[in-house]
Amino acid sequence: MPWPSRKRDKGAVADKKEPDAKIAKTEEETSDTEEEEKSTKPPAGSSKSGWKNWKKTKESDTGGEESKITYCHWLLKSEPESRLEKGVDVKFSIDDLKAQPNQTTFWDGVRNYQARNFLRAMKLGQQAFFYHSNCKEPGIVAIVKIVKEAYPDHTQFDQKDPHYDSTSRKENPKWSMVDVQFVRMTKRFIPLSEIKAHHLAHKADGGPLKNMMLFTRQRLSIQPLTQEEFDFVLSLEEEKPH
DNA sequence: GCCAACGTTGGC
DNA sequence: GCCAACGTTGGC
Repeated sequence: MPWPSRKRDKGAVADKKEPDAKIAKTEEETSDTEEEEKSTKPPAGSSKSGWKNWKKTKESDTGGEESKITYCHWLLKSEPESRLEKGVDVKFSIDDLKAQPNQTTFWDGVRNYQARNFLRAMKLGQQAFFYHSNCKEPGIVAIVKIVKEAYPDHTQFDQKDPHYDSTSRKENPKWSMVDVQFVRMTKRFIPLSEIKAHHLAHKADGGPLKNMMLFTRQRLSIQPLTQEEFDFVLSLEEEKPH
């Protein structure tokens, strides 16, 4: 099964009122039980204890310790250039997001368990980087925020959708999505190459990007960032391009 | 367009 | 439950 990490240009969220107030109302999502084990499995090559620590931290909300990493920001990959998947164009650029009603979209089509679990961990109001992937100039272009927490991704039941999942039941949907809203463009485009250079330097000197998932989980389309990672990347927008 | 990385599938 | 084959992601 594919895990098309990306968004497609179908994501306008029907909504009539003020940007935040209405959408922000979060539906309680029935937590499924079956997939949970599978999905919380650490990815190959990662330290199990590290993963468990992460989980624990998320739940207990105790902070601060070195081994306990809390993620409160995110990075969302989306493809800004046209590409057909089962005959459907999966392009969804930041301009496409800005063109949606309320500049808001649902983030459908995620079909990878780890990415899905990150989606489900997202909290209202949290900020995320909007990242352009699989394109000429990969990198961060904007900041978005979560305006609706995880709820079932309806495209899993749509046979015509490229991300249709015949194994998912309506009574117990496998896949989730969130709603995200445009906040602002970053002050400048922050290219992958530049973030990567910092990541490499930080691996040597222990800087904030040493464990950034963009490089340690390179194919993951929904990624968490620590506060430190988020702040550092954001500080790059003030600098001259390299 | 190439291909490395890596998640998933299925044979055994 | 191992692991080879396969399919997808996504940088370059």
